[in-house]
Amino acid sequence: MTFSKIITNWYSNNKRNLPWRQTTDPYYIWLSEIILQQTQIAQGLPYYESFLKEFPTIFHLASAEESQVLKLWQGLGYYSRARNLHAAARNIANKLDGVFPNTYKELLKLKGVGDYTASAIASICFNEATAVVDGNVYRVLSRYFGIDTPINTSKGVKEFKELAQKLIDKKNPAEFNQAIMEFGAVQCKPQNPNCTICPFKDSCVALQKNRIAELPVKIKAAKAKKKYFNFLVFLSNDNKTILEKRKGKGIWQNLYQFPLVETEQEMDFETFNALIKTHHLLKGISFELSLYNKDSIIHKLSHQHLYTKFWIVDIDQHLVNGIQISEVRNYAVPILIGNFIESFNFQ
DNA sequence: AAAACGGGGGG
DNA sequence: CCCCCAGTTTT
Repeated sequence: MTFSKIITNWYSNNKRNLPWRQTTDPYYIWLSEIILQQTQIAQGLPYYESFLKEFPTIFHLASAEESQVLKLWQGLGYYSRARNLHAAARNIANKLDGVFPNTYKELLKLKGVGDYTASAIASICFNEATAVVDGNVYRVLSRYFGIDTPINTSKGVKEFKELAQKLIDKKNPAEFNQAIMEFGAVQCKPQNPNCTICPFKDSCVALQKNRIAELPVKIKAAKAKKKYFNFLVFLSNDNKTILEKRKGKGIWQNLYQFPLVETEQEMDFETFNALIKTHHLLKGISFELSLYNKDSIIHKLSHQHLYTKFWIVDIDQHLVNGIQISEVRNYAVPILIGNFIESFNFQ
């Protein structure tokens, strides 16, 4: 039996029943693929449901405000996915007459759609034989063929794409692509794959050579940098606080946060109390400072660790540009801020 | 080619 | 404190 035949057989007997497997409508498939990038199914599933409930068609999504899309995305991370999703929906609805692109080449032009997602949609929705290479596929192929090339190098990307393209069932690319990814997720898992019941146990190179745990090979990422974030949680005597929209290029673009003071090291009370006397929001204003969390909250992102303190700033006057405390939960915020809002007892 | 971009899980 | 997971865009 061919590789393709074995893996599609396995798939027909072992596939999980997931909502996006009931359809080939490109809107649903696209939405599921964007949500599931860098995201486990258990985490993405509720977001998929709530997006479809709020935006049953691409036109609903296109006519929404970006702020609403970001609010629904809150907690999923990699927020550029949400901004690109929204922009692509507007592009399709307004520039492409609402017709979803139906080839790999055209799909690639959509914001937020790269090689993997274009291949997935083209194969699943339009039967185009373009092989997907996601993390599961890297793992399955590197083990089965015993390939050492690091997967996070341009050489590795090219090599695995060509191999997958050679293996794909041209007659049924949708089944093959979903089968190899599901096989990687369920059977050929990163840790402790159950090789004793694997349909490839007699032909898998990594298993024969006892190299399952070594493959796939990845170049180690650089260590995360430490940053020190101090958020100013204003509380005014008219029950207002301040949320600011993040601009610019960095993390959490277009999400909201309490006014941020980034420092070179962790702040103690006396130092920080003196420091913010000159803050532009506090100049000439009398305030009473208190520290909400004595120990920094360490929020870990891929490339930085955020050592975070929330400072309560009580002011005995009105806050002209503030928002009502009761409105705080309506804004899209990073989960770091969201967790604070949930735990802090706003009066 | 390398860095940036979230957040969740486990040891 | 450490580790793992892993698509797309930007630099």
